[in-house]
Amino acid sequence: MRLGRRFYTRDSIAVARALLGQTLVRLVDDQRLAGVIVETEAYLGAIDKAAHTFNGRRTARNASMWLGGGHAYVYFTYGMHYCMNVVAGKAEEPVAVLLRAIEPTEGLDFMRQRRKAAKRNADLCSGPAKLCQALGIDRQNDGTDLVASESLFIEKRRGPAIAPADIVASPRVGVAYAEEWAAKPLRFYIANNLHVSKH
DNA sequence: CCCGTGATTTAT
DNA sequence: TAAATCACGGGG
Repeated sequence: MRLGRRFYTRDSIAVARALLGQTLVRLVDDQRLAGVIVETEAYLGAIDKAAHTFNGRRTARNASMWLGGGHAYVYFTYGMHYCMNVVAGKAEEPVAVLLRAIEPTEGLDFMRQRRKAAKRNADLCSGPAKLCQALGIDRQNDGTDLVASESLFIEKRRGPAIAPADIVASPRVGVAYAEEWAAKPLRFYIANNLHVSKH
């Protein structure tokens, strides 16, 4: 059962927390690759100095941030890496959640082929660019509607939600430039999970 | 610790 | 047009 539009059309902190425990699914090259989302970061839009849309900045790169909840925002950085965000909120409200890590559950052999540097299972998807490499996510997936796509979507967790007591909040990674926004606890991860980045 | 790598953004 | 930046990852 896939997550519907209503799941995504909330503020990015609520979506970032609720995404923990859900399953990211990618169909590529006739393979089904999947993993449980274990680490996210919320980006709060025009007010957030760490966000690509700070001050309402709207460019060709970040255009999909305005498509509304449930779309993908995939960007290229450092000359070699892709990162995937899940857009939250309503259309014309540029807020999103960065997917920082998943615990791989399906298609590990195929992920390993794409992730040549990974030695252990915990190295496969334990970072925002690692999970994109493992799942074959790139700029072609930018703007994808996760509610409708056949090749990239998120399935609802079966069983109980992650308990609030098992969700750790900490400062976001790699945003030291963002002044007072750098220290805000907008990174969320599942406590004691081995597939979280920098554990 | 340092470096690759190049699109994107920002300043001139 | 040019320069600086970068929501990262891998290797020492």
